[in-house]
Amino acid sequence: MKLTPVMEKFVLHWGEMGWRWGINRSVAQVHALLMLAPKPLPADEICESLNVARSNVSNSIKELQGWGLVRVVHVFGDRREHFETLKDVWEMFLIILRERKKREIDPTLQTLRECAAESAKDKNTGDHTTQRLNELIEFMELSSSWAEKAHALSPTAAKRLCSLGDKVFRLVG
Amino acid sequence: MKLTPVMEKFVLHWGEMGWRWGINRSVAQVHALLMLAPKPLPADEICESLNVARSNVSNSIKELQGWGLVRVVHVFGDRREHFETLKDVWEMFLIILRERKKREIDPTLQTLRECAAESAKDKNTGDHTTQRLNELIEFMELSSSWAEKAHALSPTAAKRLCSLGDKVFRLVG
DNA sequence: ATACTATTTCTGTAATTACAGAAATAACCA
DNA sequence: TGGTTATTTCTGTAATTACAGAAATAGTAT
Repeated sequence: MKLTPVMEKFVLHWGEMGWRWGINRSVAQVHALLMLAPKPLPADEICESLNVARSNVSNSIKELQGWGLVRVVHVFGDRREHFETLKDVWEMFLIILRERKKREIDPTLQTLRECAAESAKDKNTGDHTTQRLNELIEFMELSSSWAEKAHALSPTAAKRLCSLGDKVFRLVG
Repeated sequence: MKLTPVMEKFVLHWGEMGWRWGINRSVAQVHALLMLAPKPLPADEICESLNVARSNVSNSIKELQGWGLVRVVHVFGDRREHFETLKDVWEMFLIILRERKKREIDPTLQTLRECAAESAKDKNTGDHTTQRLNELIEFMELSSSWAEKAHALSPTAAKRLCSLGDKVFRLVG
């Protein structure tokens, strides 16, 4: 499938943005392509569209599956696997939120707790350091609990909550 | 300054985490060190603590200043510049939020709008694609408006809002 | 089974990024 | 002014990452 200029533009931009958030460029590009595609695509069409090697697509897809963002679809009369991404942007957002919590926030919280515990004992580590670690723990715990609550929402509820912006901020403003 | 094992552990972990979010490892490590340090540090002490080259520290500091996370402090009887990071975790969080919005969300929104406009005209680009772009725009616009509102909060208000988790989620749950 | 196609894994290379050390510049002092 | 120290910028190299193509594996059909 030859990409239209619009699709190409989007794919490039999405690749760049993913990149800035620590996602491999090709991975993000494959994701972008699947978002725009009207139907599931087989790997070789992805290669062709993005001008990358077959192996690259294979690995990118695997990575996206690891995130839970892409799944396999089978098409009648075609032995090849076809791939699609989730249709709902909000659902994707919640999935990414959960994954990043699991991969980054949770381990950080654990490390911080270990550090704070050791730090409190260790005479060589100053009070200031211990205090700082505790502040970070408090922050991370709150983030974590938000992420958990958010993840319990349905995609539509998440959307509704975000649309309620003003009301939410009036709670403290 | 020789780091204690606890500090070392934290610095390494923070470097790793920053890395996963698209921040250079050294940059994140310098930031970590400054968070733990009880007082502003001159560049050469940072070199020594982290075992990196002077030039590396110089560039990392510049990067952190670009984010608005580090500032210069002058110390009596010392010609060298000393560096400190913000003390308030919440304030740092809000700053990072604002910066990432400016650097990533805003440009993405602009590109998406351009794509959607061209896509709507272009006969070669399918309706599905246009629709998908519009969904993304809607999502990004809501994210953007949340980020703006959040940024208008004081650090303490932000903290309060996060602590209010249950109340917030009850709005839709 | 064997031929054929799809898919993954492996391997080497290209490209990028990170970073140390050198050189250059700037700031300060006497 | 010249000497001294702090800081930045430049340059080459080391390390990492990205990725194409080859080889290997798995799956399907006849």
